[in-house]
Amino acid sequence: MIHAKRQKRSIVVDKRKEILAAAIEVFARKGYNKANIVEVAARAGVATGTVYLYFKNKDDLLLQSMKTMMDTNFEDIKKKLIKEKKAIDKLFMFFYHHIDVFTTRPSMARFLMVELRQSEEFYKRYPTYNPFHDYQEFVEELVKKAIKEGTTLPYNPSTVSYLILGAMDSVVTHWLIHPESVDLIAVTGEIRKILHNGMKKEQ
Amino acid sequence: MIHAKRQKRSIVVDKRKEILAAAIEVFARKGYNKANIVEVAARAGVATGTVYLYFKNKDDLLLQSMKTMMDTNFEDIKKKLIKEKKAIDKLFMFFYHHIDVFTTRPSMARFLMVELRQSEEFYKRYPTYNPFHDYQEFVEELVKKAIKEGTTLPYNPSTVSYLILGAMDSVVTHWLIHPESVDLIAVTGEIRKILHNGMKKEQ
Amino acid sequence: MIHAKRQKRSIVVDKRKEILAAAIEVFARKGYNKANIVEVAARAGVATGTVYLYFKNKDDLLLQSMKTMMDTNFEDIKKKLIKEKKAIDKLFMFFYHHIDVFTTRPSMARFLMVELRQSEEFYKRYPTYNPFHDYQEFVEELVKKAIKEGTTLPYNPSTVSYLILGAMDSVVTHWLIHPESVDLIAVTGEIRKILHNGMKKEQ
Amino acid sequence: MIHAKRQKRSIVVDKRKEILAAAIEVFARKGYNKANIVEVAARAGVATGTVYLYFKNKDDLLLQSMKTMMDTNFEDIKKKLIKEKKAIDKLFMFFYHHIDVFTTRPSMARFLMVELRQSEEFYKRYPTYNPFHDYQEFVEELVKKAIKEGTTLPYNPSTVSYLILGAMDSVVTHWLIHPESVDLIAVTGEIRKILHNGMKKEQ
DNA sequence: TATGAATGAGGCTTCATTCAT
DNA sequence: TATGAATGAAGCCTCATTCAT
Repeated sequence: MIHAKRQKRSIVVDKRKEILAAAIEVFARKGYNKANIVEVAARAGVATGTVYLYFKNKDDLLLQSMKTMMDTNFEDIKKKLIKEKKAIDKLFMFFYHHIDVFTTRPSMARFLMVELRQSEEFYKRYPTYNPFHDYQEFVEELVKKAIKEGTTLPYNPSTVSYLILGAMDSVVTHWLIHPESVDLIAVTGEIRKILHNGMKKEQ
Repeated sequence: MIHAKRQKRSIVVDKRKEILAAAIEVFARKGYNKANIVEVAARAGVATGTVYLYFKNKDDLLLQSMKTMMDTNFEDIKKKLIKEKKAIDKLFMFFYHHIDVFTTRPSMARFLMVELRQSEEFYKRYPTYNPFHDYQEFVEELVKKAIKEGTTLPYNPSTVSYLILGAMDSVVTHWLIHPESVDLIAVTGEIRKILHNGMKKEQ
Repeated sequence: MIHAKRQKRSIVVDKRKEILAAAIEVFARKGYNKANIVEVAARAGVATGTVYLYFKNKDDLLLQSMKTMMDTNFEDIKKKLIKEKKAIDKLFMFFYHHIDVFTTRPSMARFLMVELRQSEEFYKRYPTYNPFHDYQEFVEELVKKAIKEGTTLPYNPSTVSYLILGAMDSVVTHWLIHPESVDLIAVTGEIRKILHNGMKKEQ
Repeated sequence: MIHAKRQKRSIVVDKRKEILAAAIEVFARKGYNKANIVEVAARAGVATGTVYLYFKNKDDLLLQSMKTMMDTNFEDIKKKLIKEKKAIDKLFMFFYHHIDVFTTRPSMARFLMVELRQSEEFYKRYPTYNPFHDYQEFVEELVKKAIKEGTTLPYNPSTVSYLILGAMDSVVTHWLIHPESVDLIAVTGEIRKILHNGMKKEQ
């Protein structure tokens, strides 16, 4: 009996995760509107109705999928930055790893690039949650530190974050559309150089 | 006969334009998927079926909306650049005017920022038309010229265009979500400075 | 002026006929429901609205198309029977020519075979007009004569007409579906033989 | 579990059958093109969408309706022929029972007579399924046997089948349009006599 | 918790018909 | 008579969501 209970709980936990994983997969492949719950459920190996036991509705499922993806990616990337000591290096490695992570999982990247834009209504409905906010904030903090550390000119951190996030975005977007025409290594290297040149404080 | 034709055509153009304007408005507000033809028609002051006299289907309406907007904006912006002589100045004024044009027409901006992302399927369906392509090419040409003119380091023009277009995109996107938190003048000025510093060739 | 008037009248006459001809063509190719007035008008070289000057509505156009086709075919066939003297010969030549006429114009044949069946509602709406009625009556008359002439056993003329019209129908229908598998000459010859054997009065 | 499954399946079968019955009814009354799914669903006592759980689309519904009817009728008729021993008797009883079955269920008959004609497109779309094919083949087999048994002259079996199927068709069609003017018993009797005379081998 | 059949609103599109010119 | 742009009703189908089991 005890064993059964344990199993049950673990199954329950799994189910939510499996639905989420399936949703990410399906949303990424088909986009929000063409994705349909029946397929998500099938891919998760549960009944249609079960999805509604764990998620309020399709919007909720989308929201949580996005959050999960963003959080996972963000954590992945942040882990890789631990060994960097100077803020300026963290900043550029963040740039590099972000592009790496997104281009490694193109369908997920596409989903995030596309659907997050569209979610103005999500911003309205869930004003507290902006999945880009963490990114924005993280970059701004790094910029502030880099300024403090004296490696960077005292530009407005927000501004710099727009520039960096925009560049990341732009590179990934173009790569998604024309993967063959974008040499990721070269491009990231050069962008890094330009930004570095533009921001560095002569010491 | 000629007169009749002219009249007819001008009427046609008007209705087509009205539908297009309505479509832009509705698409921008609701997004492509949640926008519906009935509403577009109503807003244009025509019957549902009339839309299909001027546009093949919903996709075509979206495509033509995008094209119209992009072309109009692009022409507007290019006109303003004529007086600039040096490529590097054209480049930064392009940046400036783009942001100006887009933030002056927010609903249109939102539409373009959001829907164009989503249109990977359009790229596939209409591979000959990429509304960003003109932008991309224009910026690359300016970079090439700037390098030739000796004002800019010989970075890869594509790379630089990613950086610049990404920055433009990012600024507009953030402004759309939180207009109050983005000081457009300051931000564009600073970005310009960073990019300029990063790219300039010491002379 | 006189000349102009003449021209005009002749044009008018032509227009009705041209619309009818176009309708027959389009109905035959697409069937009643998938045929559309715009295409009929285009093919007739007139404006959409003009169709409604000559025909009350789509149903009317269909009805008149059918009537025209049936009448034309019927007259064609009857002309070819003039030289036959004995009723029994007329009967079998009618059979032969009918199949010949219909298989010579397959799309028209298909239209008549298919749409006439469907037109129960036409029978209701225009109870006086049954395009098959003339056929039926003609065959019955021939049977009566053949009986009188002593070449045929005194079967009920209606019955014989069912048999003959049914055979014609069946052969044409099968030929329409699988033209390659039906040897028209052989089939008509044999059917004629069977019917002849079955009906003939030993003399 | 087994019980549940059974129950479920039996419910499913019922609903499918109800929809099928409703479809036959509506198709027969209005014809394929003017029939609409909403009405079929209403008559079956289910929601519109439910139809699409059991049938892929309107075409599929039509196809399956036809197949069901043809198969049911065909089996019914064949059962009644078991007691006949000679092929020639089976042949004429087939004729008799066919007309009996069809005139007993007029709306179904009308549906089959009318819609099957129209289904050239179905033959193209579903080339493997020709609901008339079984009929045709069955009659041809009987003719072959009758020839072997020495009761019938060696006519081409296909030809004879055209004749017999055509006669059946013709009688039913006329009866559908003018039931009062067709004395089924007399007509079938006479047709049988003519065909018998025409085909019989003097022994 | 879990199921999945059933629901029915809503979307895109077509086209017979009208009417102002 | 002739035009053809405009109309808008109506049809097929999808799918998020519910609910009886």
